[in-house]
Amino acid sequence: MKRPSYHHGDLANALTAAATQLARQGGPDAVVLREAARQVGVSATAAYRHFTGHGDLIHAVKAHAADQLATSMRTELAKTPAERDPRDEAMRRMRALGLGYVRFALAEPGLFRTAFCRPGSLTPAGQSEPTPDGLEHDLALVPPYQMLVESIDALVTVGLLSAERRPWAETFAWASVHGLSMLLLDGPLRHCPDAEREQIIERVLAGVAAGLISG
Amino acid sequence: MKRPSYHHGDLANALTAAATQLARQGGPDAVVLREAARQVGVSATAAYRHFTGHGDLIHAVKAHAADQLATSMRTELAKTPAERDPRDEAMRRMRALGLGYVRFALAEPGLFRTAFCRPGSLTPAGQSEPTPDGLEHDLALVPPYQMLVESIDALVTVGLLSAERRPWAETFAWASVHGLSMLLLDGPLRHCPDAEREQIIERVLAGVAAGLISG
DNA sequence: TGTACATCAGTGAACGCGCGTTCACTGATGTAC
DNA sequence: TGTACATCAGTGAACGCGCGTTCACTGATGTAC
Repeated sequence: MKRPSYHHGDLANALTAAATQLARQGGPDAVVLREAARQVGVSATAAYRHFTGHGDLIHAVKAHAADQLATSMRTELAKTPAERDPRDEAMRRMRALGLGYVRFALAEPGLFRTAFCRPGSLTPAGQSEPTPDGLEHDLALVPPYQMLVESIDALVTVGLLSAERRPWAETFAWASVHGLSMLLLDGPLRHCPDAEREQIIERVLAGVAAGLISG
Repeated sequence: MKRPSYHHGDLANALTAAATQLARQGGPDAVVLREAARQVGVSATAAYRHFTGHGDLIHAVKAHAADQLATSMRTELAKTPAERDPRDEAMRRMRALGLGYVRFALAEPGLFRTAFCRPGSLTPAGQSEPTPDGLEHDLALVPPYQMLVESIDALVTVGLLSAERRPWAETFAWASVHGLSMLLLDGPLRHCPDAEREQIIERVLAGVAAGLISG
């Protein structure tokens, strides 16, 4: 349990890892700076050498969580073989991304909730976020989003989605799959039997697909 | 500021109203038993004559919030005249319900977040919920849900939705609109300009409609 | 190769905060006779 | 119409909790000469 040296060597990463583990087990509220330091075996104050404060730490966790979400989406993509027909392939990709998203939410609810927890809702004072420019630096969510955008672009390329209906199509897809995840995790569907849950996921993914390519 | 009598007369309702106001302004985390009592002008202990504890109070607030959500949906429904054609009318209703849902989320973010906050995530110990039977008593959400179900039934009646595609159609619609609300409120779309936001809402509602009736 | 010194990365005690809840209590109300 | 008494609906002090953050500090590291 004793560190070899007075200096840790990689404290920033160690704290982020510990905080991520806390988020995994207990969601955003469980990301507690003091506890992360405790688990790493370091005084709470030491964290302030590497993070400006609690908000900074949780931001690192969010980035980690978003990364893992993207990984889950890529994994689902790799689970099924590419289709011959470009249209089938484009649909297969859409479906896989959505499935990877929901699967991640179900497999890692704590991380999922943390990735999407309201910025500033956890600040100690409970006051408004002191974000300097008011801009979102949840840009960690860019990788998953980028995958979705490319996937929708492909729908246009293969002729399944008209240019006219292209605008905000990603947002529609994202909203549906995100909402599904929330309802399954914290909403009225949270104690749904597994079999029903699978049916629901199928139905929503089918609805998104139909909503995208029809009109 | 002084009560006319030692007894309050309607403390339960007064506390619920104060707590709801707290939720309106600050979301679920702002629902603080002591603060509600303070605002009513009563000791914190008095609340325990009418609620078993903090969880009970927040449950009352959730019920209130769900009621107002249903009201918002009904209001939107009443905003446009009924259509002659039964199919148009069924679609009009679907759209109005979705719009009422999103509008409520945007107009009352604190109440909306409270209505859907995870049960047990606010318990003092931060531990698992001691819900006796494990069942959801968020059945307060039944009114909005019931309206949606009837609206989808109408789609079947007028022949816009096949019986085959009927199962879980409500869930698809709900998930999409709920996810949209979350993304607009706390997600990456939260600082979206008004004009874009309106376009997004239109696009999602159109996507849901298309996803429901096509296939 | 040795040494003075700046800098870096930790420590530990302390502060203030406000919460939910419990306790023993007391003032007000209503009811039986 | 009065009165004894049970019950109800409040009070106020206290407890324990654990957090984020600050402070003055000290041990370790590395660099210039």
